[in-house]
Amino acid sequence: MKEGPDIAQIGALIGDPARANMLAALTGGRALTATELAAAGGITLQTASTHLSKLETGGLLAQRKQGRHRYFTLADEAVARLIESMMGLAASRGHLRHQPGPKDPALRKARICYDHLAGDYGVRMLDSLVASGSIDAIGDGLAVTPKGESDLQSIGIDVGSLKSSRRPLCRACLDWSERRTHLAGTLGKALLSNFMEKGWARRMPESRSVVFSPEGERQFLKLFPVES
Amino acid sequence: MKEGPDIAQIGALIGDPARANMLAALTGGRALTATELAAAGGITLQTASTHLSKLETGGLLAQRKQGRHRYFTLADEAVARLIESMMGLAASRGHLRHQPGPKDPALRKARICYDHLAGDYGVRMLDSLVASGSIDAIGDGLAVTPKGESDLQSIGIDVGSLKSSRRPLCRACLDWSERRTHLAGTLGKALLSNFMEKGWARRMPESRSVVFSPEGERQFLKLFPVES
DNA sequence: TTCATACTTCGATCGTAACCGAAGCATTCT
DNA sequence: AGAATGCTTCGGTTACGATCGAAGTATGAA
Repeated sequence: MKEGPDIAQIGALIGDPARANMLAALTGGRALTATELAAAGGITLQTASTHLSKLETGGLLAQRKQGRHRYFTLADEAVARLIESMMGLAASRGHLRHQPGPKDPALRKARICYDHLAGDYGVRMLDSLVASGSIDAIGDGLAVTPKGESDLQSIGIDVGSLKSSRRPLCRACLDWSERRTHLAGTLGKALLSNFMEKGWARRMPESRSVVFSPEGERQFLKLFPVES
Repeated sequence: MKEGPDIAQIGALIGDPARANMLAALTGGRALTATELAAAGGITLQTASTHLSKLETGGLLAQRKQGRHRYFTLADEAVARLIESMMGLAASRGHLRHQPGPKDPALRKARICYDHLAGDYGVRMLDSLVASGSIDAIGDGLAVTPKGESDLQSIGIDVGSLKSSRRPLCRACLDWSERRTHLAGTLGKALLSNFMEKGWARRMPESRSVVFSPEGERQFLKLFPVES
């Protein structure tokens, strides 16, 4: 009767509110310490410790000891994608953790999703890359064109070197606020890093949101125009 | 602090073993009654009833009353995809419900995934369609080529009429037993229906497995060859 | 060495939810 | 009408796990 993999274990791990909040915090892509995660989950350090060890033995988290700190991250991109897709489903079923507050708009505009740009700006960027012929899209599949390769080179991204990674170059990631896809994978990561190196954008501490400088925003919008 | 959709609710719904088993059973695509689902979950009818109402108010299930029966299905394809992707993650982390038993081989060979063919045969079919140039694949994105459209027409599938559906024509679905993708979407559904109409294959009752007749198997393997 | 910080383990409490027996509706069959 | 089937609701039990205080370990700083 019982056959196949055990969904319930993973579901139960994500099903606890404290753990879910910790996982959501880690979707920000940054490695966080047990103490920070305890705060994110709204629980004491002891409780967080037991939760974290459960998540780790369950294969959802990876940890890295550094001095007397212990840094946790999501185990890999597959976990991040699962979390984001659950967020998408939850949003579409109206399961919200709280009513849209004042901090929400910034988050909807631009935020980190694991290691790449999400939100309105993330979706806009992918749309623009596809419209300009830099990326080929078939459904949810994405691939860089020769034109895209040279365009990206000119803004300081070497696509060739990114290809050597075992992780896929392009990946479509569903955006829960926009309900459309944005660009993930090593290219998505490289683009965001590029913006931050140029000083166009920076991360807000303690949050997933990404803010653009006035000049950075101007450049970004010029680089990724949308017809309409 | 708390922002975005509530993953924990969905996680908790899937996190109970009885509910997880019922959801996995519904991944078979067939509408099942409360009594059947109780058996699938290994619980009594009363308990199943409360579980089912929770799943329904949580937006994971849809129900349809018919006479004195109440038929349940997964709410939509998004839920089915979530379940399958959790199975993939669970399998990759080694969370198995039981050791591979004697009934497993048939299931690994060919089974139903929501409404299309999965397992070894499902993966083989997509590989072959891509190799023959009937389907273009970029990463996880799939699209039918003009050649594919005429090839499919010749075996009795009208791609044009399938396109009118709101649901995507082609969709890559991760296969948890093969760890590769197979073909979902309306085309995946149409192909499986086609095989069953021709008498090549039929579903086993009370199971997700699909068995081919000797003749059907011969035809299938001839239609979808693999180079090796 | 001593103190402080970061985290884990132990032990006990407490709440929730899964569970089933029994009774209650609703629908269909005879 | 009465009987049977399919499912839901109620009530009470039980068990599991989330929680935190307190004590224990490890790393680094003074």
